[in-house]
Amino acid sequence: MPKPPKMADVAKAVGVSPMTVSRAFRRDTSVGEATREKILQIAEEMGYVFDSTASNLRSQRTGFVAVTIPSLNNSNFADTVRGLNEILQTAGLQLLLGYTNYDVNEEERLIEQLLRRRPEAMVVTGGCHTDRARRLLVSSGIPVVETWDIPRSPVGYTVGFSNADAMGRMVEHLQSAGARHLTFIGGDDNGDTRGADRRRGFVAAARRLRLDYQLTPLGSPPVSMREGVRAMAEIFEARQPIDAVVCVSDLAAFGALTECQRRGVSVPDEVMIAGFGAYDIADVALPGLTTIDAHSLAIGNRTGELLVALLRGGTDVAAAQTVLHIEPTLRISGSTVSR
Amino acid sequence: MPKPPKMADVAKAVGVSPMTVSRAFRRDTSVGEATREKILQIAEEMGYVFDSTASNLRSQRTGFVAVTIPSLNNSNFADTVRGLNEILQTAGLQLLLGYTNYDVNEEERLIEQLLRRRPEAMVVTGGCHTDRARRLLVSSGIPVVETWDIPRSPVGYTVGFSNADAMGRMVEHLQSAGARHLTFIGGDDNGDTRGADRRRGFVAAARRLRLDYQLTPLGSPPVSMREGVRAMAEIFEARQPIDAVVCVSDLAAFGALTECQRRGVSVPDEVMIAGFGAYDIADVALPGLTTIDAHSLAIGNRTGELLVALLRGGTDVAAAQTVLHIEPTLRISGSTVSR
DNA sequence: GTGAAAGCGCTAACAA
DNA sequence: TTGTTAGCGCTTTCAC
Repeated sequence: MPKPPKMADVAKAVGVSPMTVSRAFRRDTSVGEATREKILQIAEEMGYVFDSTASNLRSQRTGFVAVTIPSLNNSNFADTVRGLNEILQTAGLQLLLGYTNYDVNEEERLIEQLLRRRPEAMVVTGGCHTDRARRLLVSSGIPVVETWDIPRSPVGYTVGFSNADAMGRMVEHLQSAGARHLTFIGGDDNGDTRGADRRRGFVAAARRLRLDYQLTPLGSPPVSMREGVRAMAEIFEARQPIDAVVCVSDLAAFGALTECQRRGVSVPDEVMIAGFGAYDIADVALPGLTTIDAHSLAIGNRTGELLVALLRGGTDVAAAQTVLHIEPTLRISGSTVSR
Repeated sequence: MPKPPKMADVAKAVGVSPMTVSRAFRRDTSVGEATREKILQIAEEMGYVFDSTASNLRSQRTGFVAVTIPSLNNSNFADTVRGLNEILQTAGLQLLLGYTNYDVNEEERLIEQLLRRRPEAMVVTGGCHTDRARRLLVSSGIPVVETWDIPRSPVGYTVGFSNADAMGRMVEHLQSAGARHLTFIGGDDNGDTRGADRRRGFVAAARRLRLDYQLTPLGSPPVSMREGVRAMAEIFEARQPIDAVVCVSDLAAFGALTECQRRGVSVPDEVMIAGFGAYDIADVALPGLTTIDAHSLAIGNRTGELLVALLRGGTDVAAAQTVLHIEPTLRISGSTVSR
């Protein structure tokens, strides 16, 4: 295998300086149109592939945007990543993805690893990080966006919503639909701060509205359909009076729904079921699941637009909003209201 | 904002040469234990962050593994990516992800972009690429793995299975369960070659077994739950004799199932429903969906192990199998067999 | 519109 | 175990 050609080889073959080849490979710079075409054509014939690693070092710009998310096997975050990538790809930016697996220590490790790659911006999920992770983010000097949360003390920019408030609105809906004895199905405290926030919001609202409530903890996140089945089964075994279950996600809610159907318990007449996330299943299940649409895709889109403005836009960077609130939408369906 | 420290700054502060600092930041090389600790500690205090971009250029190793997948909003590919990342992360390799959106031209564009980043290996989904994409892959000189398929003329390594054969086995099962009039629900030809392969397998098996069959095309992939609903509704409107529907994925199958339930059609007694992919929903739905488990996670794991062996393992690289067949498993459940 | 010189921050290769 | 020298392949900067 012969060594792959470099820019200098192309330059020699065309009969120009390497600098002209370099310019030809970028849209904006000034090269004669005929020269550019000739260069690109000969480069293609030679099998030349532009080397970003050298470009990155010299120009001190990598075109990377690093993102840490808990997991991709949860379509909510996957939607956000998709929405983010839609915008970034157009701007020629490349995602650098890391999975924290709902663990802040893993997140810290990942943030350090990712910063070594010299991303031009960093997007993290949630507003809860280790002290060292915060320090790394702040001293990196690049724009940082926290998503899916409204942290009390943000590191940089924020694109998200209050998980607690959203769940509060769900509890209000259930009360007005007639529920008096509620239970919350969600993962344990460890790791999933979004889930914990939703539980806090549930508890706060239940207290405020003087509703009877309890909590049905599951294992570690991500909470799956099967765990919704298991939790609902436990609830039935406990034989407490229950007329509404609030689930940390639509997946658990669907599991709970099928367990009700398996036992011949009518939803919503005997038990109401509420989810979170506006997954496809919420629409397609029978009955449909009442849920909260957090606008996952829009969170990604807005984050992407913010970053492109920050990185590529020159002037009014300071004018960018620091906190971008994406208001979730309550979507009422057959799992809480008879049709 | 002062300029961030570089390796030379750390070296000066510690009183050693930059080379020693460089060595201290890698596990394998020889540095005095005391020296290493002192270097790492002072580096941390100074807020030094290792610069991979420089390292990559000089060492000609990036630690990147590039991956192109059609979409992440399909848990099958997401599982494969997760399985791949599990292995790569352990080996210190970083995923570089690109979304083709089921479009070979987009794939070509993406492959070119990704190769510029000088990945050490490339993983692509499927065995169908543009000529130029193939050329780029071959002449890149790095290991290439095609997954989720068994291409007739592979570019490099293969980790996958025959989508057509798997669907054939499903049709055999339906026949033995008593089905005589089958229809296939799947996306159109464009883009999703896995889906097209499954349809081919369906048609071939139906012919071989002399079953009556038809095709119910949907729009572009990815095929969602809602499209399964729509397709099933169309099938009922057409009033053809049908006793089994075979869906390109479990998501469409679940949509079809709910449409049957909406119309009071008994599954499996009046209509059998089969899916593909062993999504969570196949287990949790009522009745459970008969499906094919393609072992998405294992495809990712095996691919990761192959690459780690190829990249980090020194000796018996040539000994690696070129084609790794991951045999799919037929999982029979209540949607095709009465309980 | 094009070219020459210098150097981005690390590490390969060799020496001690 | 540690240090020295040179250079990875581009692009910045300045000159014309």
